[in-house]
Amino acid sequence: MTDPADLLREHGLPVTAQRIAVLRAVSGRPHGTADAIAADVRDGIGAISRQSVYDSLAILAGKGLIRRIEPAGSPARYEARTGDNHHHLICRTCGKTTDVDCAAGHAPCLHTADDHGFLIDEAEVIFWGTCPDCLPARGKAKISKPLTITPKKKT
Amino acid sequence: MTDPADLLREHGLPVTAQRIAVLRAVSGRPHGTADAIAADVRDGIGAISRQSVYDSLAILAGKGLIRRIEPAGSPARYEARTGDNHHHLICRTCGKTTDVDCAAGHAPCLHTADDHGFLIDEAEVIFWGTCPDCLPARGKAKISKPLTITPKKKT
DNA sequence: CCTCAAAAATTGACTAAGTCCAAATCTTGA
DNA sequence: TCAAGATTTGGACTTAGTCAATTTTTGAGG
Repeated sequence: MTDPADLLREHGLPVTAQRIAVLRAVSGRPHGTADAIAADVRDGIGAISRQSVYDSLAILAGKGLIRRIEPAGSPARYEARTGDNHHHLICRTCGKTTDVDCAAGHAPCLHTADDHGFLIDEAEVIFWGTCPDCLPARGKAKISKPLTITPKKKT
Repeated sequence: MTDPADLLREHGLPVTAQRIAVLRAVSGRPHGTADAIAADVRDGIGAISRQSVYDSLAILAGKGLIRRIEPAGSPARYEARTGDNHHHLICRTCGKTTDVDCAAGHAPCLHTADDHGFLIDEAEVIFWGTCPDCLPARGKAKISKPLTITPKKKT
């Protein structure tokens, strides 16, 4: 495993305690929100400003070291798994987010029948559904696509 | 084309001027934001409260008459084209949103290699890229995935 | 046509998530 | 060690949306 500090240097970024801690936090908590990551960083290095968390996340995302996803009804989430074009499976009820490889194992949706002249650089796929834990609670009720996700625990 | 009032009645919803106007606005402005839709409705019937716009949109979306999408870096958008599982192509630079049918013409991504026990009800696909209008401006610059979309015109 | 309960619309305060800006501080390379 | 430039901080501000109380409208029954 690459040392976070080296990783930063390799990408031409000044090494700061905040960035290292943010990078570690994102790796250790896949799909964490900025808030959750800030909390983890504070556990690690004592303190960090909210703005630095946002700045670090934005810079790391810009360099491709982390990926940012913004599922509907949820604040932005970050993950360290990048470059493999994996997709996500999200529970409408509890918000649980799981990584999935796409059917063919290599992004099958990267081209469309008609690209309308766009230069496409990414296909983002989110599978919405109900996770095993929430299925019993849901019962036979018709799926109604709630607009807001209210996670039952902060995780 | 079905009359909006009948459409509401068919779904057991009381018919109000606000709802009819919202339904019309969404049909007439695909991918509009709540704000844009509110503005269109005001053009049509004079006035509507912000809350009513949100309420109407939520109820119509709940009944499946319209679809809500929330692309990263943008407020929620609404469209009247539903039930055909089409996807979206969005310009990272100007935010232009275009409908696309998926490659096979019928949702090809509805199943994954591993559903992790989830009951999946929707596959949401967004193709990110640069639209023809924005390609020249972008030049040969490396694609850097800007985090925020700043539309050049309010459309 | 009238009445009434239930549903919908309005108003205004409030919240969450994130951005902007100027000043202070820290990193890096010489 | 030191200066230049990048980073971090703190605090105000913005956007998008939600909540709750009150008033108005709708649609069914008489």
